[in-house]
Amino acid sequence: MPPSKKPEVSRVSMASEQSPFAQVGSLSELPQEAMPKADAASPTPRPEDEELTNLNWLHESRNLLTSFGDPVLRSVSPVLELDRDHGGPPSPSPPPATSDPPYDLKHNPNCKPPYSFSCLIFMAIEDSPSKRLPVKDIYNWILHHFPYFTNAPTGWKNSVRHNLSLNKCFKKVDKDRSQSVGKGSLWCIEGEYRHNLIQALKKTPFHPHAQVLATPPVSLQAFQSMSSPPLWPVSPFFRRNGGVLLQVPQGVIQNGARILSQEVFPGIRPLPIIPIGSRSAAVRSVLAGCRRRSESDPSGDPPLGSDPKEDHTYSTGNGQSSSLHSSGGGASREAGDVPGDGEDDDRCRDRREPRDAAAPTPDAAPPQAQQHKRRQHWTTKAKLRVSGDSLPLKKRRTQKPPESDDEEMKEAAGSLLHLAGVRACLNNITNRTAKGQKEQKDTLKN
DNA sequence: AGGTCCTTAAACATAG
DNA sequence: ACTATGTTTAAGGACC
Repeated sequence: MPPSKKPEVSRVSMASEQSPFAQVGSLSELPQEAMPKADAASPTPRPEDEELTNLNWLHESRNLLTSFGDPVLRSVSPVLELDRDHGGPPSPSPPPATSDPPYDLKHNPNCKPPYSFSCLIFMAIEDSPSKRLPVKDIYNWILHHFPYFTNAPTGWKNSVRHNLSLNKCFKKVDKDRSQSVGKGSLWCIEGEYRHNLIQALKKTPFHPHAQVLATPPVSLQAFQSMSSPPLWPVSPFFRRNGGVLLQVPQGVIQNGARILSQEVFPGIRPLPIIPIGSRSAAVRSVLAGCRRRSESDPSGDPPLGSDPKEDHTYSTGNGQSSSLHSSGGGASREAGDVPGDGEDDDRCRDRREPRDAAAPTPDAAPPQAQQHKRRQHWTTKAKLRVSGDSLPLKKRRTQKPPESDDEEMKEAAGSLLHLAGVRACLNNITNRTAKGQKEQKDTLKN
């Protein structure tokens, strides 16, 4: 494809001067161990690992959401559709964007968010009760929580879409028929990569709760006493579903919804606690089931990350980590983690190509002239992919069989995983507390 | 210096 | 026809 002519001027120093996201909170900073590989090649995570993961996630989600629940933020949020619908506070037009740091969400809500788009999208999706959002609602969430974007050039929406499309962490799920009003699909977090996103958030230097993250509360009480994150009852999707995911076995998801709305967040009723081991087993079982299904069921999404080498994200590794990553010899890095780079392409293929198009013909792609090594690589791979299919991309996508209950179940499993994590964490906290009390008693006795 | 990550812009296709 | 959504390519800056 001929390079699109672009006004050189429009791009000059763009990233450095306009981008609110320049390399802050980069997913590339993710430690290698933070990359879960839910494939056959990696051993089943030990309960302790899971525990740690869950703990992190719990704090993380809570903290990150908490940071956006700031009333100051709310009060300056633009008047959104959601607010209008629900009598949300009418908002004054936000002050003009100020030049950045110190990053202070609380006192300068209009400052540039230090989060990457990946993180923003992640937070938006995670903040929704059903853990999936249409693009429009992602926009809304971002606008709602980061007034900066109300005055930002509209390009950010493009970036959001670009991220959704390109980033492995995000998965498109078709709306079921009852919900298929309006365009587009719902976007959710690819379970395997949620961890990465959490880590990325954690790495954000300006994270308002960095201290909290550094010193997580040691007790359930302390944990629960933390300030309250915003729920998002105004989400149209949430409203549609009455706050509960529909189309899935009621007990499972309704319990899940209960956990989300009452357990992680304030005023939450505790759930029955189950041993971590059994939970892990259950989670693994669910995971395995999903994986099995997605591998064996040709109507389902192609398996994601079934090959460790393909199990990469838009942003799961920087130079260092990628070298750690490369266990498979010299070629491993060449399938880099950059957007559009080889592995990302693999991921694109994973996500977008139907199984019948899974055999792109390498020869079909003529080698590109070497301008940029990386771009050349990417372009070549992209051509491989495209050439392997006879259908236009969109057609290939839409040729997918209609979303089945299987897909719903997969999603439910994803929610379950998340919730299981929450539960395990609480379980752990409670156990620790109980254990500590018992030990204290014993000590006193002696 | 080169590689990588991320953002931004733009072109294009498709769906509603 | 128009707009929103989704995909892809390209380029530049920051960072390591």
